[in-house]
Amino acid sequence: MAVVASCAECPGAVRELGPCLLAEQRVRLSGAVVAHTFRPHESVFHEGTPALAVYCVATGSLKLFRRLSTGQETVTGVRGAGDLVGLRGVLAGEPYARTAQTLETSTLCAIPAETFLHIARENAGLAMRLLARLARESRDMESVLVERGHQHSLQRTAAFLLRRFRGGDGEGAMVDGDVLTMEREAMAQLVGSTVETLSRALHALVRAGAIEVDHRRIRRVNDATLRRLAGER
Amino acid sequence: MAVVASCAECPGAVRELGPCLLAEQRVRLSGAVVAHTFRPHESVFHEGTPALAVYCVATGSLKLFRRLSTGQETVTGVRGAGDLVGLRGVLAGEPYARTAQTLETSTLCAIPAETFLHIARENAGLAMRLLARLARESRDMESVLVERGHQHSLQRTAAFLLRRFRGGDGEGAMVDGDVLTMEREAMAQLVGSTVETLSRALHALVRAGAIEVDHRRIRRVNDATLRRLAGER
DNA sequence: CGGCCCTTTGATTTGAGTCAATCGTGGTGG
DNA sequence: CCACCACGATTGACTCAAATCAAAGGGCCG
Repeated sequence: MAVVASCAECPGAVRELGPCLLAEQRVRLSGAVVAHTFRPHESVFHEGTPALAVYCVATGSLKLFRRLSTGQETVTGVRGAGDLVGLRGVLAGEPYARTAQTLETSTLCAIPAETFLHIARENAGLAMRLLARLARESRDMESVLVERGHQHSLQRTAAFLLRRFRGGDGEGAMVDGDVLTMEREAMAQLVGSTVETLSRALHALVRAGAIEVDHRRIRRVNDATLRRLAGER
Repeated sequence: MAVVASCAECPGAVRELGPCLLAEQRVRLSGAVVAHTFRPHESVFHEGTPALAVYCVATGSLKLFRRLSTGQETVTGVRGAGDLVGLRGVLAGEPYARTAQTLETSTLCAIPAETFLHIARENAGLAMRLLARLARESRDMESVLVERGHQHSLQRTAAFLLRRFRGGDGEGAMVDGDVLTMEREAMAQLVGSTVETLSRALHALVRAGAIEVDHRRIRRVNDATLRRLAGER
């Protein structure tokens, strides 16, 4: 993991903010940003605490979740290198609604809320870009949560695997060619299920010939079958 | 229902766009906007169709939902007078993700996507305001959908009633003092359940002494009990 | 080699959806 | 004005997916 010298070199800043920033803003941003490396399963911020900063993911990945009164966690999003985290809280001017926790060792840059809002206000291009991004994130999250409510665990598991195998980029891939390696616990949370149910779903997918499972390594065998079981046609 | 002569008098435009608009923009908006009155249960737009306009609700209310492959509808939001509808689709530059359907007779003004985006781009204050609104809507929707996944129908029903009785404003209230009048079908959709299950939940709430039910009129009797059963403490 | 943790498998429970039948109301037409 | 009809609401019986509870396998590390 390389140390990020300035925002000019950070893949995250480049992807989201970079193309829109004026030279002067770029300098200001670099000056205000604080980089920090988190170990796996460390929290970046907790739901309910004031949204003081937007975080820009330089390397690694995190999950965003809510902890319910019953104690269980509901994952509502995953972010990887180049993504912004904590955006909603800062823009809404309200406390974070979710907790952000690293899935692996990750480096993030904290952009103070003040700085972030200032730059966005001065820069129409950036503001429009953020609007588009927020709109897209919102719709994606909605899709996932609606699916959870109405599709069976087998379908959801298949759909999850497809998403992972396809989108090799961001979102903390953990995909190597046709093999996905992942703890059952983490995977169950992302699918929105339990470890036991997930295990049975994977078994069913193996029986159907869609994948092969060897401990925590899952190999993609037959995409067409996977798609069919995921409900795509 | 009064005919809306111009955006200057429209409660919707005033609430969301008004405070930010320059005089020149206000004129331009009034010129581009098309008002139309929809009857109950009419669709304003369908999921999957290109997002050509943002709609501003002048009077009435609508529900936003997705239709699943199985044919059932999942309501993910409700909008009332003063709200904007179709914002996400236009901002994301993608087709609408949901279908918008009136719950009652409603008047909406269609703002062409072009016009809307132009005005937002020229007006930093408006853009920031939209960012805040989108962030808040996104978080609210997330709350509802997460609740649906992890709370029992009784809790959800109680929480729904509380929300309705409290927020007497927007969202197509249908609340008169302590009495809420609503068809079971519509209510079940908003709670994210079925008519039968909802009926049983209401019955349970009656037994608990939280409410009284007389046909489709529901009277609030004991808020504390309602809150307790909703999971608030 | 032994212990521990992750995973799998099995048995049981349960919440809610579905199907089906009844009830009550409100509206309509005779 | 009353009887009847139709539709929404309620209640009951049944089914089912998935959570939960419980126990047994299998690697991996000390």
